[in-house]
Amino acid sequence: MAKRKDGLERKAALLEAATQVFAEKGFRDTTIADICTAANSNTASVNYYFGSKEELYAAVWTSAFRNALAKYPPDMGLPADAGPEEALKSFIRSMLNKVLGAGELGYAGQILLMELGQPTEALDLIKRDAIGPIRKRVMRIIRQLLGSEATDQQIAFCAMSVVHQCMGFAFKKGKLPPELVQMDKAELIDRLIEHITLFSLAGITAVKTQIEQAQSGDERVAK
Amino acid sequence: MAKRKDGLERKAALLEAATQVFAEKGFRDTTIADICTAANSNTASVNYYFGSKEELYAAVWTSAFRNALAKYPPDMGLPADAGPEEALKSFIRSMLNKVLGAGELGYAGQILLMELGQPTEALDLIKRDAIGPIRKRVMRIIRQLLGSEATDQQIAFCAMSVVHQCMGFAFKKGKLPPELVQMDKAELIDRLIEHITLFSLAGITAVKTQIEQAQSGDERVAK
Amino acid sequence: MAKRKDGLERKAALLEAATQVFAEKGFRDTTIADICTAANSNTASVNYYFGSKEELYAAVWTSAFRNALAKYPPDMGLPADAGPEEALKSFIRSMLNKVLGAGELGYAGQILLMELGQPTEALDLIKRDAIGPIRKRVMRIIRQLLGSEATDQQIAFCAMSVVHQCMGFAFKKGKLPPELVQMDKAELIDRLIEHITLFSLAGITAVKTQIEQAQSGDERVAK
Amino acid sequence: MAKRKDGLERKAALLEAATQVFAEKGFRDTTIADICTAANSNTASVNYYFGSKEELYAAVWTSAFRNALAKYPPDMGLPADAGPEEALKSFIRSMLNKVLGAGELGYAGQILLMELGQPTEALDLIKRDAIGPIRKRVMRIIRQLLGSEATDQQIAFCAMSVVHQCMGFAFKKGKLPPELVQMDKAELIDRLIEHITLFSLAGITAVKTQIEQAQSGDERVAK
DNA sequence: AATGAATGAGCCTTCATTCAT
DNA sequence: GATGAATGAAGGCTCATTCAT
Repeated sequence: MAKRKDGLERKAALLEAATQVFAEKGFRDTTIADICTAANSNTASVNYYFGSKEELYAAVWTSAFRNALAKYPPDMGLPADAGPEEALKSFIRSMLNKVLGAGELGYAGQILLMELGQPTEALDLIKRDAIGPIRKRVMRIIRQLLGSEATDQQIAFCAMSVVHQCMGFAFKKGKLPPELVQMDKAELIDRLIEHITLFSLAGITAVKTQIEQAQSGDERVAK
Repeated sequence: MAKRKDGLERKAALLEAATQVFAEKGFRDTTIADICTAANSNTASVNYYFGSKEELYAAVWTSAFRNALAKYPPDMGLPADAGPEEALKSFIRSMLNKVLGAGELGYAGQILLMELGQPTEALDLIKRDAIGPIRKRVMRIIRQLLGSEATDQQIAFCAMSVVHQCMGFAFKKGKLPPELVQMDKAELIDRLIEHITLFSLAGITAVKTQIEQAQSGDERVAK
Repeated sequence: MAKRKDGLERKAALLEAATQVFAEKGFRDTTIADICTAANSNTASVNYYFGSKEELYAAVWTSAFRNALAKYPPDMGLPADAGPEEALKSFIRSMLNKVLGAGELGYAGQILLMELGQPTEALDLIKRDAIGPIRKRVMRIIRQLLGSEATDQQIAFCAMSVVHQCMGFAFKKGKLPPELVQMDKAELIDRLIEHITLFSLAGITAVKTQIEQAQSGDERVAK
Repeated sequence: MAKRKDGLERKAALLEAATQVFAEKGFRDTTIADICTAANSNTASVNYYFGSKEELYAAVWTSAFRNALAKYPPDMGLPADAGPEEALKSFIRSMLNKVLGAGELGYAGQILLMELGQPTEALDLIKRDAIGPIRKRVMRIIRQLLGSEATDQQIAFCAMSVVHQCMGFAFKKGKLPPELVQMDKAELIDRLIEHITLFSLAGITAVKTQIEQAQSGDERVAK
């Protein structure tokens, strides 16, 4: 369409098209021709702008993740003095929006999921950088909730319980179970936030109780 | 029972080799040559015995899932008169073993995960058939735990919380977080069963409490 | 044409076609399609039989050189008790035939010449192996002719004079100067053998004389 | 004489860069991007200034040869009354310098050699024009040395012996045989001039003697 | 029945060239 | 006049599949 702009427009169009196509078909099943057709460009343009199919993929991933993070930060709308319960809810809100969120950002979830199944060597670094801070945040929140007596393993288990509940929704839209398909997506996300927060806080509390019981048991034994 | 290398034995060898290679590299990155080499067979054998690469993939998936189901049925070691709490624990044990379990059956988890990311059209039917009964079972268990007042959506949400906690572990070994990598896998599974059961029962109870409160609130309003 | 033989026939046909086309157009300007068309084969066959274009090139080179060496060994028709003059003539005959010789073997010369201009990395070893023995032989013959007082450098210079006289003829047929184009090739080769032998023996003798004079001068000085 | 970077200067820079790169990598392996990068120019400049890659190549060849001819003319430093022996030595000096000479002019030899291996149709004319005078000169010198009884073919053979001895050295530096690599290039050229002159004069004399003997034999037969 | 030989379709990439500015 | 942007054409290579035996 637009021609001779300054090269950035074409590049952006390719990136957007690639994000969609990669999310739909995955890395291997996507051909450069697919992307270029979708972007109304020619088959040489991907290599011209990005160097190679792999580098385009890396660019897509980086961009998708950064966009998602910018739009749905883990402390989304969280007051500074909020307690860990509120922080957890914010975290869950952020994750669910990343995974199920509207528009192009929703692709991040799909791409992430695909990467889990068929990791692309070149992206390990990117993922580590992107996932690291998120992981740290949830660990810290849960540590606050569990108390100082919790072991790293117990924290890790709880973190997984929370994260997996959210990540598991990184499905294609059409694949939701029959009870949920007919819901509006925004409403679905809101309800899921409430559910997962309730469910998880209860779970974490149960783990905390177990820790305390074990400890008081130990103390009694120690006497 | 004849022990000569007849057609069926070849076919089985191909199926086994394909299961491994597909689980390692995914559908696209696996070549027929890879599989045939691993099975000490010739390049034409896949098409000869299975018709095509895709049909072989379907066969692998079916077989892997059926094997996993046979080895780790959802009511694994469950007494007939057990309560829903016991049933839930059995269900969790079954899922975790499918996903993280030892030997060839562990492949089911990897393949399943890959399928989530890049669903193969032809396999939708197989998965629906395989997943249907499992889904029904967990729904029934949770309905028992939540009580008759729970809506389908509430049950579905809780089911997801449980299932996703298990499915999320369908990672490659090397990708586990640092807190867990050094654990023996059998021990890891055992601990996870305990954790997820504890966590989920607490969560489900919280949901049940909420339902009851809402209901008593309604009643009060009705007065 | 011939199909389903045993794979070797096709391979040989490709090798022959490749020898011609590479000799005509050089490595870079030759496309796999060119070769396959010339061999009545399909574009995938080169990779099927040889692995890559480069490996085919290496095979062509090896084969061409081995054939030339087998057909025109450096001691072609040389009696055991022949003197170094006869040996030199045999050597020259062998080189000229390799470079200008009839049939497919003549390609060796062209390919060699092209390699001189645009060396292909992968072939260095092959060339070293092939050229080494030839070089040793001519050095030995010339050492005999020059006498024991000759330095390595003097021998190397004379060897170059002989070899370059022969190698220089590695032209395309149509490129011979007007005085020689109309000659029958076999006769041309015969005459060139006589000429280069006469010319070179005289040159070598002159170098020898120079060495002797220098030496006697040295002796006189020493007195 | 204006010093601003106008069109001609750009063009000259491209020509110089192209001469180097073509000499290093040959026509096919050189990309227009290579040349433009080396000349600090843009990718369109080659086509803009020279029309096409091929035309640039022709320009490079013409320029390189003309430069070499200007710097090392065949009668380099030759007194007007010099005999044919001196003339031959000058000719050899000129050729060796063209082929092995220092600086950019040495490229002529490499390019020439590459052209021998992979002649470019479009350049045939240029080469014929450039080579014609040189060829005439060496033929005339040798005719003087051989005497009036020599046939054109005998002269052509001797000319080839001389020219090929020089042209054969058109190798890359790193490819010289072990006896010569350690020498300083200027010294190597000087020694080669002496060697080839000595060697060739002796060879030519031998041919002359043969002619005279054959003639006296003929005369005797005629009696 | 079973297999090695052979192939056609398609993919990623390169690059000389053209175009709009 | 001069240049960065953009592209069409083609090349090497892979691989699932077919074919002759």
